[in-house]
Amino acid sequence: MRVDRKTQAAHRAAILKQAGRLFRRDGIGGVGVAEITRAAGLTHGAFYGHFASKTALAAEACRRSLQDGAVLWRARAARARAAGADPLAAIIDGYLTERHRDQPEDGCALPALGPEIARAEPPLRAALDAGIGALAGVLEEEIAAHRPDLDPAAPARAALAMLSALAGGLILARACANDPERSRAALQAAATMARAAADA
Amino acid sequence: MRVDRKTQAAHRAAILKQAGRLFRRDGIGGVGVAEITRAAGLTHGAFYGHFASKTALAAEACRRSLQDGAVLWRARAARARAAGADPLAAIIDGYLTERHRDQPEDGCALPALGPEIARAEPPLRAALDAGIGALAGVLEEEIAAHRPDLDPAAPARAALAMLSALAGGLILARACANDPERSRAALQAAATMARAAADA
DNA sequence: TGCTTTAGATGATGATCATCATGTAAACCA
DNA sequence: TGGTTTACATGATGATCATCATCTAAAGCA
Repeated sequence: MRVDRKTQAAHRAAILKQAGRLFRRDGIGGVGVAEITRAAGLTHGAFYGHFASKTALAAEACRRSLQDGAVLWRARAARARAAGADPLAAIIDGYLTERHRDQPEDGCALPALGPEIARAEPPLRAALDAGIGALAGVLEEEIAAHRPDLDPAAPARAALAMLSALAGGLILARACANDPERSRAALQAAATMARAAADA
Repeated sequence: MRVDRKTQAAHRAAILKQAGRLFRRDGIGGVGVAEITRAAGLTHGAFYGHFASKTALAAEACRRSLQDGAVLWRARAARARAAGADPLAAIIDGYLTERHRDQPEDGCALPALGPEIARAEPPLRAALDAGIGALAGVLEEEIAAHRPDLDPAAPARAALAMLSALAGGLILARACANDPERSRAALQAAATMARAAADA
């Protein structure tokens, strides 16, 4: 049942991809290794040839999700800039959407997994920390570009405020998704606040 | 081994109290019924005489934690008002603290359990939803009192923005607690933003 | 082509956990 | 005060899960 190297690499990538999706959807503690490997088209026996432990997989999946998020933000900002629009508004408006609220499996790992990972073992925490640094870095650059007049330390502060607004708004919107009106209002209120944070 | 009614009521209260603490510290999936009852000075056998299921306990503990939070906010606001200080600032500054970041077991259930409960069964979600309504209600009242000139729908929107900033800021601060400088900056940046949200 | 290596499948293993069953002693009531 | 009820303790039970052991067939290499 051996497979060639390309296939093996594809299997590893599939496990990582499905883990990223399932962890964000159900939480790390909410999915088993067997379910992840099944989603990747394998059985649980294939797992430990690819990853040392479930925690190691979670750390790598978390790191990759957040890095992908940072790349996406940069792309959105660049596209907006090319179209003459506000790059920060593009990031904010792309983040605080009903689609993002309703599809955590394709979304940002910070609101989906932040609190769970904050309680987890150091390797996982380190992955989250690095990812936050990447996201905050994108925001900081954009804020600095948008407001060159600011104090040099201000963009970093504003980036953390914006990141709080983004993650908090999405979490709040998910927490009250039972009440669609309030949930939508939460998304919109957080977006307004996040935009204002760029000008602080 | 029967106990008198007062004692029985105290046992139920102790289970509820310890559950609230342990759930917020370790997540609902991170604590077992046996650990909760042990923390309450009982054994696991006592549990199902008091609660129908672990989920039912979690819903009640969540509801109570958030209601207690709303009461605490009102008290802080009242004390600030009596002292001639800004009630909203008192709520914000009492929330976004290093102490609150480091002691989730005594803190707000929204940043500690929001994402986990958002994925859970409807009864638990309903408890979270009601609690959010209570917290947002306190903020809304305070905002309306502070800015009587605003559009009548504005305080509700501003309350949701502030709640996003508070929960998001605490989650972000906990997520990067490895980096104490950035963590503190996140608390402070979110507080500044939350204060500004009251004036939107 | 034939030998060696190995990715993945199948099937334990031991731990954890929510929930249930039963026993016992103390509270409550008549 | 004696009988009945019951809160809690002890000890299953069955499910879930991460991880490990073993087998097999195909890949890779000589």
